[in-house]
Amino acid sequence: MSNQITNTTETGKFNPISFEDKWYSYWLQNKLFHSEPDEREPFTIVIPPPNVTGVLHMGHMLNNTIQDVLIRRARMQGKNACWVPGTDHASIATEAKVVQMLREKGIKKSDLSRDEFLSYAWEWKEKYGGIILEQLKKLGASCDWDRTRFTMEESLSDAVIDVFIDLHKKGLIYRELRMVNWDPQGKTALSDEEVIFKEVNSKLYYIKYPIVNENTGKGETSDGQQIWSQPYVIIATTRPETILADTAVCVNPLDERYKHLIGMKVKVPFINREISIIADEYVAMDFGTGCLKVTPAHDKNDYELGKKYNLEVIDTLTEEGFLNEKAQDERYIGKDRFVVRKQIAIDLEEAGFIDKIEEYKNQVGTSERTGAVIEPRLTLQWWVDMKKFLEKNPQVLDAVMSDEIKFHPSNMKNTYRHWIENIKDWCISRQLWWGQRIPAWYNEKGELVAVAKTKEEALAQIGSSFNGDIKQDEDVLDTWFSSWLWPISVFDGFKDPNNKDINYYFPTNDLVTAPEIMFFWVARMIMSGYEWKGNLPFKNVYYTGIVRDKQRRKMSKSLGNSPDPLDLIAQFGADGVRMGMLLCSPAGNDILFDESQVEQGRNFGNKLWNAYRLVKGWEIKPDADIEAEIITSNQKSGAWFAARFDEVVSEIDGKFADYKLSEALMAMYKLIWDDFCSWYLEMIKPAYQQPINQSTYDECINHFNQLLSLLHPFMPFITEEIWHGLETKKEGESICLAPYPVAKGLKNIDFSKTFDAITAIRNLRNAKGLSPKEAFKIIIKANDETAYQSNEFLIKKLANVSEVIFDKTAESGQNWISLPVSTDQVLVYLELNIDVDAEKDKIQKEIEYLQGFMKSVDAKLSNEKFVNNAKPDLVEKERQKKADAEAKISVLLESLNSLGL
RNA sequence: GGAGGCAUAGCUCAGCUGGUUCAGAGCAUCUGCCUUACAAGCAGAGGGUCCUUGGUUCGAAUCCAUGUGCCUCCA
Repeated sequence: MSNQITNTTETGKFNPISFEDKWYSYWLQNKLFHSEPDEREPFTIVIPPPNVTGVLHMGHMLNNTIQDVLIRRARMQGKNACWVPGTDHASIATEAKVVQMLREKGIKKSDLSRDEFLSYAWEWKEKYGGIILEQLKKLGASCDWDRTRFTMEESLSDAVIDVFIDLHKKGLIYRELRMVNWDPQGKTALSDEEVIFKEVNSKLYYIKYPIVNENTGKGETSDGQQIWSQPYVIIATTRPETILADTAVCVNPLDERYKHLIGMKVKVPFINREISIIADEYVAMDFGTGCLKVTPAHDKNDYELGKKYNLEVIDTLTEEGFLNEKAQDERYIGKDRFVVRKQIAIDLEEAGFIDKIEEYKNQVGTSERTGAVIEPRLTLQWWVDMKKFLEKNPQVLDAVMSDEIKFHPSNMKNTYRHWIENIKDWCISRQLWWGQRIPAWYNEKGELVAVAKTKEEALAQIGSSFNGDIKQDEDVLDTWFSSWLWPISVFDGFKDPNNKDINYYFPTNDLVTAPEIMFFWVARMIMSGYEWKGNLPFKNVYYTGIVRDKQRRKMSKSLGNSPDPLDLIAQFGADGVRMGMLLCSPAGNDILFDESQVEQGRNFGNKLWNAYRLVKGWEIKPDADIEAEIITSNQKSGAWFAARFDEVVSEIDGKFADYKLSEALMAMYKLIWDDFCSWYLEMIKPAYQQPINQSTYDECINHFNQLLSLLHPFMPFITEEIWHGLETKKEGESICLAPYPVAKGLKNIDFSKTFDAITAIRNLRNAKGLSPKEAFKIIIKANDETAYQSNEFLIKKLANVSEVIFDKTAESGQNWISLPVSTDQVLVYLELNIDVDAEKDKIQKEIEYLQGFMKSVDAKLSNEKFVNNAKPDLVEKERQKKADAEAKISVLLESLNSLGL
């Protein structure tokens, strides 16, 4: 690779776009991300498979950046890192898209056979599937692409079917007629987790139901108060179209207002069906009128009531959400439920059945995928018996609670436990075609006769005495029923349970995912891990936040507030985008995305780039040609940076151990920007047009390389580019495999006094508006001069000082201005008249502050209870504080004196 | 309605088991600087009643309680 700096514009700005694609191809060519089992320790991550037809959004960017950081770091640490990519067939979402595409072509799904439809779907998948994976490459994701899997490919589908059969055998799966969440647009059942509740403004209609026997329309309470005089009861509902399916009215048995009506009948408006008034404690007396209409076919709770009281179930809706003939009223049959809702309200009003209409806010369930309003519907579905499943696998909860599987942040454990402890059975059948078809077989009467992979196996199972025909279940399985097997199935752990891969890579290490799919996916993977591998599927779960815009709105297509990640990458470079996302994303916290963060990321790249330009621009001479004083100083500086670097490495290790990636990155940011660029490079930088000595240069390159290695997981592209630029590398070498820095436990080298003195002088220059070119003469007045003496050269260089005098007895005079540096003084000679009063003022203020501080410390120390109760070393520290403050005050007083007080 | 969480600088957050990490970081703002790697930069500065009110304690941003506001999940 070239050793030339080729990507710099005339102004010194770098252009990340120019090398990112180059390096990604290089990595692929050299198979750096490919993993095969070997003797090394494995480090495995399976990607949360994105929808096969999806496109990259900001959430993916965040999620995959984090995974890439973890996997790249592990790879550099010498582990056998394996990041398995893939996509999810996403039955509802994909089927909806294919149906839409066909509709645009003028083809109706209902006109196609199952096979015809599926061939269209596969065609669509081949064409658009995997776009998202290509996009991940732009981000720098170091997935092992040779291992790319798809949840509907043959081997994974087989696993799904086998698992279904296995669970059925174990008695953990059953088929039952139950109330489910029905998506009238997707025409399928949904699990509870796929229903999203949204608050909507709706209306509460108060409808009069005439009482059949009018004589009893009057009522009295036990103390003779008249409370009811109308010949009807009033019932409040938000869904007036469902009255056509009412089969009872229910009141609370304790409700004085209605006690006398229990057992009587009312008529449903328009259709005049006579229904009974029953009593059950379930009814809330304070909601609406306290009188509930019971519609067992269209409400979960009503269904339960219906079962309890043996009520008729009248389903008035078609699978598309239209009213059917059971609604009885010709005006409404064949119309959409929302159309009917409006119309029936008008009709009821005209007919005098409406008492009043109120504005009302309520929660309406909608389909996560199609957005359609969910209708509770009674259908035959397949279920996983979760209670039984968990009784069999108690580790599912225990492993998380005991941190065997660690959640980051840990407070997600509570949510997890709550869900597990209140778990409901999982509805796994979907009335769709795109997905794994349920391996259940029915005879001509529609009775379940076998659960088997193929028709032959099914027939064999039934036995030779059977001579009729059997048909396979029309439904497919919930997509999550394949996703929950993902960490096992990507390694063919079902097909071949003892293969090399599954034995090596499973259990995986980290899972990075969004908190909203904890139930859909994370919990269920834990279940499948214990059920089929008898082990946890991963050791750490990192929950990312939700990416929101600056106004805290969730980023979404419909709001149009989400930037296109690829545009961002094109504008700022992948490294900048990665850094921008990570800087503000502590685990579990939502990210308020703002383009300025990405800009900051890019600026950081620019900083690093310019450090590189600086170093590469130096002329190198042998040590013998350079003044010894410079070399000595450079050696000290190098040792200082080495120690500082070591300190940050161990700090970063700690942050990674806690999965605090944004803090690790911030530590790195400061190390590079402040310690390396602002201090170290300035310390060793030769004077204008002067050469640098060889040993210093070599050491600097070494430090630079170490920094690049440390940074590489976060910013893979620029680090690779510079790494190759610093020294010529062999073809095929890459920073991806460079050893990750390890903390050596070096002793900290304290330059703080030197730095403070330099900063104080720079400060003075700034305050007085003096040019940095003007060199000063200074006197250092310190009890312990060694800290300054050993760095005299540096002080001169970095603060532009012409002469340093060490004098313990010096006094500031007319032209000598005193700067306090910790407990010492730096006197700077200025060729200008000092505003003595202003200086005195400044010093006076400082003294006052310190005296106040002393007072508070004294108060503590003179408090017997403090001295007796506090830890001894703490008391000692307070004494030290006092001593320091005293010393500082005396220094300041001296300064005051010498100013002529 | 149930469960959990959060409230610290203009913004985003850190602050573990109370006391030198105790009022911090980054960004933003302001003031100087085109200083020979970098204006995508350099050198500085300002900025907070640690949400309210009580309590525990020698000592509270930190622990407890109350109120308020916000968020998430579940029904």
